Amino acid sequence: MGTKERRAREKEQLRQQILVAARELFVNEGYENVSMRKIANRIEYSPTTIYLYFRNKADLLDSVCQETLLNLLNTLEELKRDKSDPVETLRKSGQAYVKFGLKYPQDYKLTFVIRPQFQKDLGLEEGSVGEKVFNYLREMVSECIQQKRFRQMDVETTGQVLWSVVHGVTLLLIDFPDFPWTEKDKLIDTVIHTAIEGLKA
Amino acid sequence: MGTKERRAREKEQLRQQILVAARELFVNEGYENVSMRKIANRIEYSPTTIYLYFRNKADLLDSVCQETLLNLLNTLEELKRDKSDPVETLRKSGQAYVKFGLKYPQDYKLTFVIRPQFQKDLGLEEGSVGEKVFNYLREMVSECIQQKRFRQMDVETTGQVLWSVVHGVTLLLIDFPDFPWTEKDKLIDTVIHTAIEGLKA
DNA sequence: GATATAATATTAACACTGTTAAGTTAGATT
DNA sequence: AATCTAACTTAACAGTGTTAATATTATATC
Repeated sequence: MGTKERRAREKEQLRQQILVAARELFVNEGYENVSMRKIANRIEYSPTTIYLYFRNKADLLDSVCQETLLNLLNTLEELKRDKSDPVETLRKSGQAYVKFGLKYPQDYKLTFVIRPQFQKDLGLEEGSVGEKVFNYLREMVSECIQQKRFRQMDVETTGQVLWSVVHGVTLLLIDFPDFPWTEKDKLIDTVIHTAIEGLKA
Repeated sequence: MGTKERRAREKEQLRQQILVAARELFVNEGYENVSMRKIANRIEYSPTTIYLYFRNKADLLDSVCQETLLNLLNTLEELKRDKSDPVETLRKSGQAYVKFGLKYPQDYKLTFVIRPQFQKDLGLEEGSVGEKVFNYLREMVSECIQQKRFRQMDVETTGQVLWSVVHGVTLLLIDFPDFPWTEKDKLIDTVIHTAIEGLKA
């Protein structure tokens, strides 16, 4: 009598199929250049089927971005184990963040630029993955301040400063690939180093 | 025999009309939600007339952005007069940059996010307004380094760090208006202050 | 002043887009 | 075997950027 469960599983499978196809197309061709019909073709369903699984194109994008945020979170959580030097951990986290953005530039833009354009009202929803990512940052920063390695400043502001910095360099490197940048890694290092020095006690 | 000149002037006038209408619509409704037909309606011409003045929609956007960059440049140039304290001038320039972005958020996004998406290959074209803006930054930074107020580092990297920082905070504030930010001005001040402190000798 | 010649503007069309409402089909339940 | 329901599709709407062909207008020449 597990037919209902099987159906539910199948439904979930198709949902995943749609997500996979959507991500692949969004990433390779850009959100604007991907139509619902294109996604439908790839999974060999009619376009309207997608609407049984997602409210609309923006909702589909949102789901794709949730996955991206989860990936980012996992990447960062790896670094949290090492509790020896909080400042060093923060530096590594910053680097991991930017590297993640540059490794999946389209995913990054979808999540942090395109999505806010279509999905209004995204603060940090209770329990959302986005909140978890920022909580990670809060923890790291909090440790640095408590250990007096950073100057006494509220955790929120300090965290927001760091986010600004890594977000900025990530987006510039993605959006202006033809700009005469200093060697990429050097720039990233310097940006993060500068910010951390500026926050020190 | 000035008929040719008059014609040229009239042509330029219509071009400007199109630009004004396009900017207004782009800014108020977003690039994606503005159609060529909508722009055409506003200026009371047929849609295809626009194509006699601009290659396509992306080209039209590019022209709008050129104007935005010119405005930004003028805003910054104001601050260059005061040569007393280069670090202070740089700080003020950073603030002016972010304030500009927040005053015209849609223009800022059009110029620094949307445009690169549609217009590939934009490094810093010789003689372009974008180049002039970055040259401004170079000058300011160069002064700080020469006067040994900043630690010895190449001008390019230092400039790029600063751009990253102001770009980051500007975009985050625009894109995530519902995020629980610290008080805006405080955040902007802190971001810029942190970066400058981090660059000091 | 009529006519040829440019310059400028428009109409019609193509191949798309996101999305909705109505209709169909296949599988499980009775 | 009949019914019900979840899953999916077809057809349609109102819109998109852009092109080619056509029409209109204003200027220059005769």
